[in-house]
Amino acid sequence: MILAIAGKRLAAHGIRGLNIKDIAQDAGINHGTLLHHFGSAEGMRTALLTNLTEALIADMSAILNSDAPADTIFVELFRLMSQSGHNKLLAWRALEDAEDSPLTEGPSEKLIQQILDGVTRRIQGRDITLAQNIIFLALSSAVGWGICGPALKQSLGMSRTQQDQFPAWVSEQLPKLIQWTSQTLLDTY
Amino acid sequence: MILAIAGKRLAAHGIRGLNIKDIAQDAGINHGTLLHHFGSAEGMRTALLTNLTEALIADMSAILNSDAPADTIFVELFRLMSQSGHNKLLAWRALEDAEDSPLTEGPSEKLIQQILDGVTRRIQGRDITLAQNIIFLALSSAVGWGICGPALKQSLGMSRTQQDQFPAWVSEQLPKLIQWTSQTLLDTY
DNA sequence: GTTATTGTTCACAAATATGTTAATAGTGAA
DNA sequence: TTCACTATTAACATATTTGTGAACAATAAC
Repeated sequence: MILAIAGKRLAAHGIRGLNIKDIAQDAGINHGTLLHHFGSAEGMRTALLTNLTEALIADMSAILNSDAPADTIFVELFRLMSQSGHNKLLAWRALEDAEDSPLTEGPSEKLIQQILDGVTRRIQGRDITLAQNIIFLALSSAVGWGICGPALKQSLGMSRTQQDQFPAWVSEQLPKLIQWTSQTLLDTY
Repeated sequence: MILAIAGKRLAAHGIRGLNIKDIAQDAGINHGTLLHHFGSAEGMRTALLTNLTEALIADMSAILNSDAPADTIFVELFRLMSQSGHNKLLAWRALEDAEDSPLTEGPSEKLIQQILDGVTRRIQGRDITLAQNIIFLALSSAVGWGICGPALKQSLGMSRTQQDQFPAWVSEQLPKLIQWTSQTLLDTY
């Protein structure tokens, strides 16, 4: 409950919104209570960080485990990353985390492996490296889209609707990319 | 000089590193001097924001105006975005800026238009929308790569060298994408 | 009902960040 | 030189954030 409010404050006011006084006020409780729960202001922030990260992983899981057609999955991923909660989380992690730590250890690893297998199976020759590159392209693009998509749209002079259609365009192109490359792979061998 | 030190503090310690006391200490001056120059702590931060943004635009201009072969340009863009100063800036902007403002008004607009023209010319049918999508894909991916590339690499189980080669792979694929799509466009019309 | 545990508030304290002022030193122009 | 202006410092003042401890209430276990 408190973390949900903190998350909204992060999305609305950035890191400066993450002080215990304001969060407690939004939650209608005394800031001492908040300290009692999380030990310290910093403890509250790390709790929020893991909480938001788990939420992101959960949302990604829901998309990837759904039985939606493959080409809508990319669209969903882009939509997911453009949600204020998630892209602010990624920006926050990028700013604060000095280390190159993976999002989480544990359940998400299995999830990623699962996607990797799925994509690899679709590639002639089952080129894992190619699959990794494709996924990397999709995810990094989705992240970049979420973080500075609107600004880029402005700079490129793209209309609102064109920006909205970009995810769909990407999800059309990526499978073609796989096929295209796999054909050249067949030529090579 | 002061802003350069502030920029290093942003890259090293995140937003919490951007307080006038620590910055002044790093610069070897009194924090009153810093206030005298920038008017306020907030004034210093906005000065840093525009300064870093201009640096980013300048670096992009240098790459795009160089006479390097077209396929190395994407690689350079990715390398640029992975530099600590630039990706932290983008994360900062994403966190603090509520508005969907373009990076800058002014010189960069002409720059982007220039790229757009260049790419459009290479497309059969001169499909501007397609060019915009391609550029959007390249830039958003570069941004995402800069912001959480290492974390994604970990999660995908990619080797260090494979991650390093990803930009080169992208710059191979994107032109193919143009050609591929332009052929279907010819079929359509 | 008593007890222990937990959650909560309040008043205050400590720490940190920001801003102010007066004094001083340099710098260039008249 | 003298004057005006700018840069700089140090000490102080204010504001904001975080943390502490005692007191009190609620709750569940015994």
